[in-house]
Amino acid sequence: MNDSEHGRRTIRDVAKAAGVSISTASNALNGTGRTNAETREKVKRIADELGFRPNALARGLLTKRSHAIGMLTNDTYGRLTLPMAAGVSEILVDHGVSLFLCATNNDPRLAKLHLDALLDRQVDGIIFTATRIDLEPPPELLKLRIPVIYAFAQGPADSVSFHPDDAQGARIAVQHLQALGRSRILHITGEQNYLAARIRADAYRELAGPSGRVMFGEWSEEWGHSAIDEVYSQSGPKPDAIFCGSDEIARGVIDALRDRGISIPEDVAVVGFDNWEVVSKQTRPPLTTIDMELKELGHRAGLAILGLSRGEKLEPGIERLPCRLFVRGSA
Amino acid sequence: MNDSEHGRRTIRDVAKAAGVSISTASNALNGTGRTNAETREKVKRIADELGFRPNALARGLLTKRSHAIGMLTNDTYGRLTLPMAAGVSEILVDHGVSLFLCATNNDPRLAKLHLDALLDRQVDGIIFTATRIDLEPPPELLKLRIPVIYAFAQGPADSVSFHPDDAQGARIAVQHLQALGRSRILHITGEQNYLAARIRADAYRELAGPSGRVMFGEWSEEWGHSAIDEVYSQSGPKPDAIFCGSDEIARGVIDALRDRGISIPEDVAVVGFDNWEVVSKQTRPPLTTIDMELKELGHRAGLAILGLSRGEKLEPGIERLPCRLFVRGSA
DNA sequence: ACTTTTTGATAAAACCTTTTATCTCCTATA
DNA sequence: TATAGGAGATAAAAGGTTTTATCAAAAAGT
Repeated sequence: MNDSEHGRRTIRDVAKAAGVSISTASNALNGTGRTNAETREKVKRIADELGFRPNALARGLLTKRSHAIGMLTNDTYGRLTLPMAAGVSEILVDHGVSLFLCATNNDPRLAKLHLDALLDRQVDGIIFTATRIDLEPPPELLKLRIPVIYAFAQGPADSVSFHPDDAQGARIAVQHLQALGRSRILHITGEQNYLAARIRADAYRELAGPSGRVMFGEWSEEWGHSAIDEVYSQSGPKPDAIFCGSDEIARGVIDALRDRGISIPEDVAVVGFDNWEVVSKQTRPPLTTIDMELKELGHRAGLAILGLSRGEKLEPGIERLPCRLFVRGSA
Repeated sequence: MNDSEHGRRTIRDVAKAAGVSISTASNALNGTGRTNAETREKVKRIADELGFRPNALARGLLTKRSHAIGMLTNDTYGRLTLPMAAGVSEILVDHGVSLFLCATNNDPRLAKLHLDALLDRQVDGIIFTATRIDLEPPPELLKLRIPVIYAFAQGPADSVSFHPDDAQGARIAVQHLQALGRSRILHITGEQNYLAARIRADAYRELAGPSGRVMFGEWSEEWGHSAIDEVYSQSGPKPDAIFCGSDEIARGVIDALRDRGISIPEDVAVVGFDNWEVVSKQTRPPLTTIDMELKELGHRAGLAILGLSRGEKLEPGIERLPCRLFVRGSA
């Protein structure tokens, strides 16, 4: 009689076993409509015994809410993306929402493919993340009927974006060095065509004043090395502190300084950026650095997309989340 | 008349616009049933013009195939997981299948939560990945009615698992060193309670013979450092090559050797493991290392889960995928 | 000319829920 | 006592698609 073991239990099975109609079962389980407390408990108990779980596809089809959101990212090996994704997921799972991960490899064709698939699945919203805050999102993203959040990326004017507060991050780095009594602070950072690099450099300049010097280069350890070579092969005053644009650069800087017999932090204090622990904890001395709190950024993005998908209105614009200073040995 | 702009186009809209029934439209679009070539083209053209895309929820509800699979992983910041996920995704997207990413943080409660959500969404299969090949999967995973693939993790006896071939990886590392004429090869690796570490160590011992020596420790740069300190503070013959269990260890080893004025690869050749480019490319000299081809492993896992979800049978057991040697400067 | 096939199209059922509108029965009110 | 109102339950519709069974018309066979 029971159409038992060949598939999942449906609400039919629950209703039949409880001796009520399907609608009553549904109402009892969801607390909607009017139901007698007694039958409600009974239905719930039986559903539990049967291990009933509602089919999300059917539910989504009817309610127009799939309780799934898509995350579109342009990188694959991302040390930036993954912490954010973890943060997003952490928030979503508590609200019964699942996450589709779509890596586009910076390929527009792939981006379109993924985006179409997400729309076909009726996702309630999309989070777009990137490896740099000034990367253009795929154009299709701009005219969707579902909400979109930009995390570590910049959307159009009326959209909601979350960025780390690069300027504030740079400021607390420089202020920390100044509080240590350093006055000849150098800034060695990555490529100038990265907006984040320019923002940080500007913030640095404001605090460092006329004695400040910014060296743009690459986001690599090697650049840290050769930057130091450059500085120390020239004549003129030497820095007593260096603020680096990334932990990798900082590591190159520290290695190069040590090669020259310069002791850290006594002779030169060094501050990094990223708090990428696999680097920052392994340098000698361990790196004092700025953490962008990417997981928290993911949390915020997750909460935002949840809100939007429920129809709430959000202030458009770029919200900048504060960075945090991690003091270790290098400064 | 057209219920135009407030929602997506449905197959109804297509049928109406083409002047045919819903069933005909469906048959025409899917190439099922019997349809006149002419009407078929017409329907397709109109569907295209209208930008019709079928609702995946409705389709999945009926066909019992959601064209989505779930990836359950125990880590968050995974440099192991993410390349695999990228590989999986790359395969799936070409088959119109999407990927749910679920990070469990090693929390059983979270694992259960995610797993239930995946089942509610009627995923066609699940890929379980972990940060180490000998991690126990959550017990709920063992008795599902849907197919499960274990990637970089080990399932029960009758399941399908994919691992990197650690033994072969260790062999090509040692053989490469031996081909360079090195005979006193040392193996510095990570924690002994990792199965992968033991497998590699065993393979190493077979080739290195009685002169071989294995030093277990931690998976950190620091351990590479202190291992070298230990070796060189003892008397006795010194190695002319070192095979390291990870790139991070190798980096610590190289730094420590350089501190002692030992030149690489002339005096001591060093081979790493992982080919984690952010480390291997940045050491000086750049690291010769073993790549586990994690993306390829993801490809294989993706293909496997696709096959299983279509009802194909797969040989159970652990399939070991070959590693590859990347020769750079250190050996 | 009549039956049998074949072709092309369609109505309707099914998938599993939620929700709206109805319906019955009971209690309270005038 | 008649009526209004409320509580509790349910039938039925809806959501968008695929698929099975049915049907009509045209083509082929005798």
